[in-house]
Amino acid sequence: MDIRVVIFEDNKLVRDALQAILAGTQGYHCTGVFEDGNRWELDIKGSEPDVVLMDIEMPGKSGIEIAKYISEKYPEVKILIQTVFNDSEKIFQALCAGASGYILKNDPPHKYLEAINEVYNGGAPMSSMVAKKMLGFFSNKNIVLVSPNSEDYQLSDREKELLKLMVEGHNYKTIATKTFISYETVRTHVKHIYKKLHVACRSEAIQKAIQQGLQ
Amino acid sequence: MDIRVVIFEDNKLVRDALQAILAGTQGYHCTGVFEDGNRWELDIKGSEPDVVLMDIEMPGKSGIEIAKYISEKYPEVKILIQTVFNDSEKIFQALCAGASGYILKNDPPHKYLEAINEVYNGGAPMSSMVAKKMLGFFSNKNIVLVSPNSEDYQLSDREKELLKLMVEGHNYKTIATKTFISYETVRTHVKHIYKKLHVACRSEAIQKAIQQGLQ
DNA sequence: TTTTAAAATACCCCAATGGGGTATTGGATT
DNA sequence: AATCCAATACCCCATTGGGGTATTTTAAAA
Repeated sequence: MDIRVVIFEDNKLVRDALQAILAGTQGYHCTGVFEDGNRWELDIKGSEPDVVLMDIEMPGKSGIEIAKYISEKYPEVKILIQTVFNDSEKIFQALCAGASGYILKNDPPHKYLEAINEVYNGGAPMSSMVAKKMLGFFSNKNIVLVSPNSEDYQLSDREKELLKLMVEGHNYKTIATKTFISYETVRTHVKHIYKKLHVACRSEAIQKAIQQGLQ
Repeated sequence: MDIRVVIFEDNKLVRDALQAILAGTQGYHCTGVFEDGNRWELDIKGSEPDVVLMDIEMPGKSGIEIAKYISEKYPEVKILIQTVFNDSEKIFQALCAGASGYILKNDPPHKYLEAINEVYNGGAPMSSMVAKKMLGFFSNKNIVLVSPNSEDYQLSDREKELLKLMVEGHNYKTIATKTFISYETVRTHVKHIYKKLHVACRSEAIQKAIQQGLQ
């Protein structure tokens, strides 16, 4: 059975080259080629890939985002991210995108095929340069990870609105002015927000809001 | 020129085996074998390694700690961490320890030699299993916070003491009682702490203190 | 050695914040 | 009809944070 491969790649030359390689190799079957991820859900549904070859530098939605969406909605689909990895910051984001493997853009075709085969069989191919960059990014850094428990704090719309204003740095008085309610009402809402978020002060609430993406 | 290799490994059998392999292979020279990291600084100074082969499961100080110390004090020394990686939590710590590569304990000898050679030449060997575990640790975690900086906030001893009491949950009054100084003096110190830490409230200061390990 | 800088101590004022209440009103659910 | 909840609003008071000023001691620099 052939490995069904889908390509997301904005550069037409690279796209065509990859498609040609897959077409010319036994065991691989390219079921879709897309130049951006704007219709990713339709694209995935229509092409039913085993492996997605994802470029992370694309116009519009970045490949990292698309990879995240795909791995959340279709966890059985393996994602192989290809990148130039010159930006050290992107490494970290890419790591969190839920990809199964990473490959360098200037790796030779046979490396691509190997990597596709490896992720398909449950492996985690990672070219040596990627591993090196990754280690460099983490070395001696004392990083603190915050994984979002994705709790539902059941904030009302009004509470979310006020929390957003707090995140933006406004104090009670200006929030009151902006929302056309009294200072005391703002305080009442904030108290409720704190209780629901299980926090005891402004900055904790703000951090939780940002981490959970409650903005 | 031979690659100077130093071994940290608590298991005598493994230790001797590794030493024997290195002794029997051209291009490698084992300049030190140690069963724990208690005298790591002396050990490193005396053996002048190019590459350190570090076991992370050791009695006393863990290999992760030792790796951190070595990579901070002797950044030119490459560190190759060997592990069984059954504990998913350790992956992250190991990542931050500043190692140049990771190898599995049940990898065959020739893999060890390859990996040593690779780190010596600036590479980042990482066995496929390690890469897989690593990716699994990060995948779909939506990790947000990366606060390294390890800045030196230049807190005085007294300020560190008061910050610790704040971390422990005491308020100004009890801190004043505990330290035999006045309430107002506690407040003065706290103000200074906030300025030095670049924070605006208690909980931010506490978080920063914990993250930076200022306790 | 004098000067300067800092750390540690202490107090002032006042605004902002947090926690505890109570209360009314208007929808939504039961 | 009764009940619950969100949104509104006010009360009191303790705690916290930011802005000062000031003295003493100790350490470093000129």
